[in-house]
Amino acid sequence: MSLSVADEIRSKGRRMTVQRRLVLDALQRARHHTTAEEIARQIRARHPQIDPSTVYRNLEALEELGYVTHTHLDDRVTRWHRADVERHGHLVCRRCGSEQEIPLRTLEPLGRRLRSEQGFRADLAHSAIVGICRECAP
Amino acid sequence: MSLSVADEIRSKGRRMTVQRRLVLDALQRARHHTTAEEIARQIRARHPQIDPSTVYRNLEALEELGYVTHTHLDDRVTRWHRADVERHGHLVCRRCGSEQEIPLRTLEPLGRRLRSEQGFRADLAHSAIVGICRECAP
DNA sequence: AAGGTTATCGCAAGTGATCGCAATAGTGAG
DNA sequence: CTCACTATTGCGATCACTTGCGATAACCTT
Repeated sequence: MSLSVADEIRSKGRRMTVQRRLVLDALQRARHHTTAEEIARQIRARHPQIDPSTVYRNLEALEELGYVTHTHLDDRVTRWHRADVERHGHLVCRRCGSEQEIPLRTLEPLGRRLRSEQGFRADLAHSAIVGICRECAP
Repeated sequence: MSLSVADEIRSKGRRMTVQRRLVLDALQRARHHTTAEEIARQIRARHPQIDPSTVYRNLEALEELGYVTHTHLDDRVTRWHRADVERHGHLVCRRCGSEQEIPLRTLEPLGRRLRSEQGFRADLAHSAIVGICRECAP
């Protein structure tokens, strides 16, 4: 399985380096949203010579290649995950910071509307929806 | 008008400083979304001793006080504007970077749904919706 | 197995935004 | 007007990346 990913990558004119493999493996291990910093930390525990910027560049490259995606919650760090995990939306509370996942199905009617009215193909899982959660409501 | 703002601010236990006034004025002049950097640049042209961090902190304070709001367009930049301008949503294309405004009305059905199903009061104007625009669609 | 092309890497420096902290200055009370 | 209180400021450091660049090493060809 891992072998075929390497071949796919090569067939697109990119290269399979040990650094890229390590980033891919770290994403595989992390079941959900991780941060670039966390991935870098894990990799550098065993391979201290690998630079954080290499991790950032690989995440970007792997995203271009279609293996990973990123999401923005409401803080300033980017969350990364494998592209094949089930996509879902996020609600984050601006008061208490709590976050909850919601099925993409809930967001689909809006997606269809933007598609038909504006010709815009929205990626509604890309950014969290911020607001006030039930517990924090006045 | 500015005078009463100062009094309002004071009545909430905050202070009206020259720095705060300058940020307020800059937002008044900018009719639409500006960036903190642009505001800082304008202010520092005349008052070089005012630190950019002061501008950032004042935007935050003025947001807490209800005079300004911010919106996230693409992944990284924050746009600031007076709280009394008409709110609207944004669609931004991840391919070409184009952005278009859409009436909040379009997003309202989703807002109502999140409210009734999750008790979540979404601020759908806060983050742009990213996706692929009509022109860039494959 | 060797060689050439060039994607990728490590390092150092840069960017926009945020934070900790001591010094400063609005503000209400007297 | 003076004073004490504390919100706010400027500065330096830090965060979360991003970028430029020369060196390295995948990869394809022969």
